[in-house]
Amino acid sequence: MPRKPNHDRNELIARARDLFWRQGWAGTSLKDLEAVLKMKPGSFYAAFGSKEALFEIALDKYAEDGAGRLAELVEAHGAMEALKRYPGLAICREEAPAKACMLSKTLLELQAHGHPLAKRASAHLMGMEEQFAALFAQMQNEGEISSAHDPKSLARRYQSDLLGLRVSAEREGIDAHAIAREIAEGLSRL
Amino acid sequence: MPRKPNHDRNELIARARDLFWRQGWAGTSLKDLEAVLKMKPGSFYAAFGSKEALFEIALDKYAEDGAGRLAELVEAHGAMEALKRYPGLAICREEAPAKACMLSKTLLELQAHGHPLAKRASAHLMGMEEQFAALFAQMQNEGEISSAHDPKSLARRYQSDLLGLRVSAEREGIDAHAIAREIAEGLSRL
DNA sequence: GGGTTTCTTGAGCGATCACTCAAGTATATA
DNA sequence: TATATACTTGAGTGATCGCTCAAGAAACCC
Repeated sequence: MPRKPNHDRNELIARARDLFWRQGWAGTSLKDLEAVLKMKPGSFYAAFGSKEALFEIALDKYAEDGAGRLAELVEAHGAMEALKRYPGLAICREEAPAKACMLSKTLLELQAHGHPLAKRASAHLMGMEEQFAALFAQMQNEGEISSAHDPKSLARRYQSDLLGLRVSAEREGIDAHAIAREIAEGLSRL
Repeated sequence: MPRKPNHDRNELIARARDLFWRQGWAGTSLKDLEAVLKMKPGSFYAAFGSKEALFEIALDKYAEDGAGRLAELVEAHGAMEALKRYPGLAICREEAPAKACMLSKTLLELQAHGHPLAKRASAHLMGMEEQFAALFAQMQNEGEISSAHDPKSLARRYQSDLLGLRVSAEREGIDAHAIAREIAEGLSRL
């Protein structure tokens, strides 16, 4: 009986994610979304409920895809090589709408207002960190790196370096790949 | 003949800076500013011209004060000790309205729209980096650290680490001081 | 104290914000 | 083909945005 939607929902979410990633929460108006998604207000609200609901979906997709890319990298090259490559890849993907991390952008923009989306971004950052920690722990178990430091501590520092790198990559006139290389080299000294 | 302003302009700018620093550009409305500055719209626009003009003044003050604090630190403890202490101090000042750097927050929020304030923030970040580079160069000249790396390269990495630290410090449940200590230790290995 | 000048006040401007809903359209089943 | 069921449309909602300006209040000079 029903009529099929004109658009592919996954594709819509990906486009919304890219717009939110680039322009942030307040920097993205419904007009912007309507233009990019080619939807009128009515369809938009029927499909997603609200701007906030769509941002949340987009944020979740961002985190999920990021975790997936790291997992693939580990699958292909092992933990150490994956962690070494990840920083450089994070700032060179050409299809990416921004260099900086969407989670940190969201956190910085919305944290002060106690916005739920900031908490969600924070939770996703913690999830990433746990993924990193698991890899460091695995490398220690296999004797690939020294066990002098707590894996959680290594992950915290790696995450911090990554966030700094991706902010730096957003700046003009900065050779961010040089920083990425240094982060990778730092891993070798563990 | 004239009547004196009711408020101390420097104090007003400091309060505006703190509000913008915490809440960002779009997150701060004129209502917020009016409340914090205790000014009605008319006075506000007579004194500052526009929200954007005041943000620019606030941003400049932020950068100037930051540079001043580093210079004082160098004066008191020398270049190396200053660079070691700076990260920890940047995230523990209790009067500060946020842990993250106002320059990076502004850059991340406004860069995508090509907003002039983003360019200005970017320029200030470059100014800081040059200040760092000068200190690294000085330490090399005095033989305090190896001359294996370009001072500009060291400054770029230090800046990146600092930005990452200050984003991390904004997160909940992260021991940012541990990261600050690691950054300081890293300087010892130069 | 009168006159001048500046600062302060606050109602209100047009524009834009996120969002709603009644009407119209297309696709399915019967 | 007729009907039911989504989906799409877009004008329009109240609220808030940054901002203006005419009028009033306060401080200075003579």
